[in-house]
Amino acid sequence: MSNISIYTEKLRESGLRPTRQRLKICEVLFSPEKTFHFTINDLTKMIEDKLSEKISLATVYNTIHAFKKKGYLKEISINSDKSYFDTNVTEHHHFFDEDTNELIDCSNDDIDSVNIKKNITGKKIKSVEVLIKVASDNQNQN
Amino acid sequence: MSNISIYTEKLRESGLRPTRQRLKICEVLFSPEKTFHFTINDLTKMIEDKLSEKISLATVYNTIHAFKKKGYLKEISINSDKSYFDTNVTEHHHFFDEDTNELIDCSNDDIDSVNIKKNITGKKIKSVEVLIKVASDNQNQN
DNA sequence: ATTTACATTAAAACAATTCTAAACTGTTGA
DNA sequence: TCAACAGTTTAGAATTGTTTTAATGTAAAT
Repeated sequence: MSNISIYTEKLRESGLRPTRQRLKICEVLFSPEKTFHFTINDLTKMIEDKLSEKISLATVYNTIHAFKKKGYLKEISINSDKSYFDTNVTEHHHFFDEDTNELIDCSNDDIDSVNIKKNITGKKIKSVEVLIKVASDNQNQN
Repeated sequence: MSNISIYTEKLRESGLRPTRQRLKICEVLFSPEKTFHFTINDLTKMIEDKLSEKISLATVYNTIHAFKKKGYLKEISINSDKSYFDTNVTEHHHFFDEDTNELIDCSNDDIDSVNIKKNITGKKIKSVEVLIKVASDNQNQN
């Protein structure tokens, strides 16, 4: 399955050199049928497991930040010790399961579009994110 | 202005011993007319500046977590290197100014209530947070 | 007063992320 | 084709926010 030339082109268009490492990351991130959520750690493991190739953590961080900047990834607003990213860059929202620390997509059918009536002078809305935290019923009885 | 007895009572009711440190923290957090957002660092500075009293970071962390657990504070979901807290525990949302890293309350008049049609089996919705990221118009031209 | 359980503390430990400086590699253009 | 340059990768160190630890202190119960 050679999406490699596609990724090469995409990277070049973006002003990023198509290095071996970046192509591997593209493959892991953008080949799957379904979009998914990941942390830097997840991604590093995926690369090293599935592609049996070592990659420096710093490279993963650099690349992910570059991809985010280019709009190929979204970072999800959740306060956690780690950052969560999403390969689904369309406007959509999330459930966060506090029991399992799992993110679940909230399709646009599941939520009415958010209507904001206020705007802040001189500022433009960059994104609107809804995070719905859920937990099992008999939880948090502190 | 002695809210001290009030805080003492509130703490005791919550099963928390009204220590000198906790009373100071209550004073800084709950005396102001207006609610506000803060990080642990902000809070520590406020205590040491305004009350000229040293306090251990660990105590601040412990107390803030205890207060959050009791529902006296909310933690705001934002992906940042630090955690942001809010003394306003009513249901409301936020603007986040990416230029200044500042949180701004979004009053309920400014946003329609979010209507979620999906629910996750066996899970209960604990919170719904909307984060509207804004930045100055001529920004992010990568 | 004494005891006990809970709190505070400074410092160490920890985990995610960023930085550094040296080695490496695409790309450009002679 | 190849030299040279700019961008990239790397391991490891540094940094930062947060948590843990173990000793000391203190509120409350007896």
